[in-house]
Amino acid sequence: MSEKRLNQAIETLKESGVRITPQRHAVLEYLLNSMVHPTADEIYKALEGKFPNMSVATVYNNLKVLREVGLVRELTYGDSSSRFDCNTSDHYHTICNNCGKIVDFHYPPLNEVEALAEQVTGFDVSHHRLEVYGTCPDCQKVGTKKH
Amino acid sequence: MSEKRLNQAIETLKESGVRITPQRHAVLEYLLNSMVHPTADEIYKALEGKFPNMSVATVYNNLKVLREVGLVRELTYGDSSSRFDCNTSDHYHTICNNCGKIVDFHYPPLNEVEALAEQVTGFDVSHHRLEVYGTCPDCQKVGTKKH
DNA sequence: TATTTATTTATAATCTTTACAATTAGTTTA
DNA sequence: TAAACTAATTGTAAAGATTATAAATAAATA
Repeated sequence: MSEKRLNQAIETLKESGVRITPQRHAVLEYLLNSMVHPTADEIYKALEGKFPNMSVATVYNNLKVLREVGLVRELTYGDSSSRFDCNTSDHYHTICNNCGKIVDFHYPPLNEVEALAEQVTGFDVSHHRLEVYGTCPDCQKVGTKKH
Repeated sequence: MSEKRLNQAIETLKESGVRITPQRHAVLEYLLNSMVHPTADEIYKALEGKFPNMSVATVYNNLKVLREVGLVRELTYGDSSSRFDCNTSDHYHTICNNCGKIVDFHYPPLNEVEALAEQVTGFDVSHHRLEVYGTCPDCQKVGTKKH
């Protein structure tokens, strides 16, 4: 039941003067319901059935718009393509070294780190990001290496 | 005087059975003396004068080898290309939203975060990474936007 | 020195993302 | 509602980073 979040997000878009097209709505909805931080291509493939004529460019365009409005964050990890995250609440990510799976976990925001960085470097700090890497339970069981 | 670190690194390579070619030596040396976490292309351009016939592929090959041996870390940020870091001591990065500059800063390792992530997610945690984003002093002064 | 193996080089190929121009669709105004 | 305006979509090309491949070269070993 993420109906409420979807409606809130649409409200945000309207307030920003952004049109709600079917494709845009679909990308937003998919991201809100997705727990796995999909790549642009994954979103494209997922919506292909519903929008057979949709271009990959549309997915990128919409992700850019959603990012600019603040509804979506772009995450870059070691792998080749960016991942997109709709969950704007404070959380960090755990990433599997083996299969690339991403799992959220909550932890009090590291404000002291930001404060110290600001002091030491003279930066005007806006935000930070933290990722914990390791082997996920599934890959621990199987014990297989990726390549 | 990072002579010592260079020699240690070369020792590590020898122990791993990796040949020390002039190009490889140069890439390693450049990374050790660089404070700015260069991209592969920056390394390539920097060594062009010394090795006019060197291929970009060689830079990538060597970075891969150095990474596999544990001498180099690959860092992926929002911008398009990876950056490479030879400093294996514990430190975090501050990154300028505007110009992309990277500045190191030291902070006690966040072991508690790793421990909690391990508990909550069941991952077998290997390491973590943290970056603080903001506007660097130079860009604060100038007040110019990148695009 | 001859042989084996790793590395380099040059180039092509791949993959992700952006740019662009034409078309289409949504919104506003008359 | 129709006309006019603007934003978004589409299809395709282009850019940029990285990897793959095969031939040539250099290093190590016997």
